[in-house]
Amino acid sequence: MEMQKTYNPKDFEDRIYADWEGSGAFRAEIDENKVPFTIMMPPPNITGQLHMGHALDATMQDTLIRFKRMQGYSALWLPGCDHASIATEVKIVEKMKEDGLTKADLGRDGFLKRAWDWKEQYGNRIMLQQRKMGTSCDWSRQAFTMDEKCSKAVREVFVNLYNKGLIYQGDRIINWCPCCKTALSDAEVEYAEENGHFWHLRYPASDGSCEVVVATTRPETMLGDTAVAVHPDDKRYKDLVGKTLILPLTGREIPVVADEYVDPEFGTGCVKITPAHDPNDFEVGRRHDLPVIRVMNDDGTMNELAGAYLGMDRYDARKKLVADLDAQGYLVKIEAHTHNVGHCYRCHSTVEPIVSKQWFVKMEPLAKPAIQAVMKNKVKFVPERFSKIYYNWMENVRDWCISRQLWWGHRIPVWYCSDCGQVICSKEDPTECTACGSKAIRQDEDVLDTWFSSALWPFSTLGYPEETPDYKYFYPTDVLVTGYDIIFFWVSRMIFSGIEHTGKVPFHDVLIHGIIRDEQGRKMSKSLGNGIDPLEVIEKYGADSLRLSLLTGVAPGNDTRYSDAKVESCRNFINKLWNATRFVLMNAEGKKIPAFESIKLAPADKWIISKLQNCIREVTTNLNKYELGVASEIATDFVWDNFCDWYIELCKPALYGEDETRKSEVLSVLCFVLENALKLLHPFIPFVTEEIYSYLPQTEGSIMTSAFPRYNSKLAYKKEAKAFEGVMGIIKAVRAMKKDAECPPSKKVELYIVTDSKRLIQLNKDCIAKLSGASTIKLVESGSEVDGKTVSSVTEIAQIYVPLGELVDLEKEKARLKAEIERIDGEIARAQGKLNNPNFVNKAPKKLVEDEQEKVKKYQDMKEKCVAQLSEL
RNA sequence: GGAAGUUUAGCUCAGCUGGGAGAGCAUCUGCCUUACAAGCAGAGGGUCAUAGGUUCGAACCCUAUAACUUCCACCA
Repeated sequence: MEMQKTYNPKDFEDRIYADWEGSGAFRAEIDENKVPFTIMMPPPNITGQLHMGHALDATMQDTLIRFKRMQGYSALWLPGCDHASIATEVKIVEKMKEDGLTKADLGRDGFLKRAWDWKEQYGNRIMLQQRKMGTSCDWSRQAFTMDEKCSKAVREVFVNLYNKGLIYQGDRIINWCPCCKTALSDAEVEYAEENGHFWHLRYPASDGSCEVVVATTRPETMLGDTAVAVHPDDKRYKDLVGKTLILPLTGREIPVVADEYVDPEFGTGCVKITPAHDPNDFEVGRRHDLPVIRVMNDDGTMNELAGAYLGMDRYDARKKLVADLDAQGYLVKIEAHTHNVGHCYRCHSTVEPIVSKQWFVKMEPLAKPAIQAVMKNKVKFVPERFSKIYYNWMENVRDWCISRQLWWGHRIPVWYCSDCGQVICSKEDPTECTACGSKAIRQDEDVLDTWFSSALWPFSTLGYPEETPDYKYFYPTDVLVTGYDIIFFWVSRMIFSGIEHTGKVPFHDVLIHGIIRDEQGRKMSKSLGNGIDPLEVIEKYGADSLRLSLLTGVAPGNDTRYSDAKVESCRNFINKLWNATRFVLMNAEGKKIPAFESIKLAPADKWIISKLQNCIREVTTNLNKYELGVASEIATDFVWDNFCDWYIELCKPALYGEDETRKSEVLSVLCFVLENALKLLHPFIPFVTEEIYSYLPQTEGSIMTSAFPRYNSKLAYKKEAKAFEGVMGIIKAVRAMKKDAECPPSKKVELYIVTDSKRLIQLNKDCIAKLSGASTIKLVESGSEVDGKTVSSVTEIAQIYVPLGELVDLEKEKARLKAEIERIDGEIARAQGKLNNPNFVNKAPKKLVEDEQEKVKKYQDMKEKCVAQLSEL
């Protein structure tokens, strides 16, 4: 089959993916003769479509899993989606609004039906997008956080935690989103600086003896004040403690209490205490046994305890209330004040800290072993610095609010008996009260935080709590690949959940990557409209180019910028690879190619094979270290620089020559190196390497299931490669000389070479001539044997003279030689300087000292030759 | 208020456990050399943020400083 002149990914990417999938090669088999290697795909939310972050995530994981699969591991990459409780529900409600519908109109069942339809539609879309990226995941094991398997694990875990007393229900201050009308966990609140106000209010003493001034950023909450607190050591207010104040507008009497929480330096040193609407006040209230008066409804309007403000929105109430306070003389002043305000991470409304009855996970007993696991290296963060961020969070974590007042999600497996009040927490749906046998039981209305189920992902997807073959073979998983933005939400919760429920850490390594920014370094976001759709990039450049561009030159954990230029240069590389293959195939056509193992190798062959071995070793070690960017760079550099720009050119004299044996040997090496290079590149650019692989005469089957190249020390040829670089040095020198003399590259010149490496030059005469544009090469004993005006140059292994007649400019020649001598002098001075330092000679490694000594010798030799050449002029 | 990161060529970034500063893009010069102009050859360009320190030797380790970015935190 004829290859097209240029690389055109559209011709084959879809076909190849279909072939892979059809072949069943993505499926991981339980094979006791193999070592398992497992990656759990961070399940994308079913809310939307793939963005660049997913593309990066997928590329990194796919690269690793393909590498391991080729190395002979039983490689499982398990895909799936997350139901994304609140995020999805918000989207569905928005969509319903367009149709003029509300949740209440549909009822719980009707709403859930819509949600499942949504899941079907968007879940499928995501899977199509992942296929476009080339993801080699095991679709047969695909999971969904709300499927039967995962739901069963959720039940199991909830009930176990409940029975251990690690899940409890209670009235606590939680973050309430009045828009989504649900509680949120601490992690789900995003704080942003806002310009607000400080309202200073006057609260008179009941006995009329005095008054205090308190300040607040949320004046409407004063309706729920149940005390004013001062610091116990604050002399100013010593007499006030124990007295009561009249709460303005309400006339309610509230006590003055003394509490350490108050900072006497801040403001007036008096704090209004609103236990129902502030976490600190709640704690103060508990210490002093204060009543909790909640004045706000779930939707952010004021309730009946707000008196005259009943039914008003919180901000309208605020305005009216401030006006009223002012009118009655209670408002002292208003100060400008910037402060941190919490917002819902899904709908961005301002959250209200509010007292509410919710379910919580007790974190302290879970956090401790999770911290230990990282400290003892059972889980390693890559890069390591992220473990600090993890510790910082884990050590200060508060109890986790897991109930959500939503419908889309895992319903809390708790039932209440209407007759006896019994609370039943059960893995199976109960039909009657376990205490009184009454049939009048009803399930808790709430669902669980979406991260409650995600936290179980590494094992729920494998069948936990059943000891399934999958679970036994593939768990614990090996590496988790994800962005630093969800370390708290997800990574830490998986770690403590894994330890608690399976007794094992869920993965050994956590490979953290950064986010993809736009060309100007801004975060990609919907509001800025600067997001880039991976599918559009794939459409334009192909999936391989996108993949390579996302990996190359990126260090783990660092953010990276997307740019078309980068993708384009990766596309260019692939085109280069494509054409190199075309070159090899054109020359190989119709020829018998001997097995690589059976042929005699020329110096250039040994050089490229040596470079290949080096490349194999470097790519492998860097992939094992998760240095994907370094690994891809090494592989692409090898192909472009060593293989294409040098070796292929070096092969041309033989390929265009008469010696059929040599011709077939060269082809054998070309095919061998190309095949290995393709395999090294396959994890990064799977499509094109698969396509090209199929064209190679000596290959069969899929490259995906072929063996990853292994370093072979017998093929390292270190000495030979080093020697051959002397030949390359001559070629480079001649090219530079011609350029310098403004001799057109196409003009053939005569080379006269003085060298000790006569045999090496003889062996590579044709190559030198071809690559440097020479007609003849003559070995001479000295430059004086060369007639006419010449340009000359000194390399590490030779002195070169090129008679260029009229093109030779003597003055320029002299200047060039002088400059060269100056450069060499610099080198000698540098090396000699080191060697003159006794501390260096005594303390530095021997090898290093020897190297420097050798360099001095080499440069002195070169200098002598330059000086001689200069005097010849 | 705590913590982390970044600072290297005009731009975007690599530089792994300290041992002669790299790539891509851009720029300049010359080439359509029959695999590739999505290319080839040659070249220029850096006080590795600043100031100290450790070391025979520092882009790399330590201490300060500056600028930018991000995360966390209960200041009413």
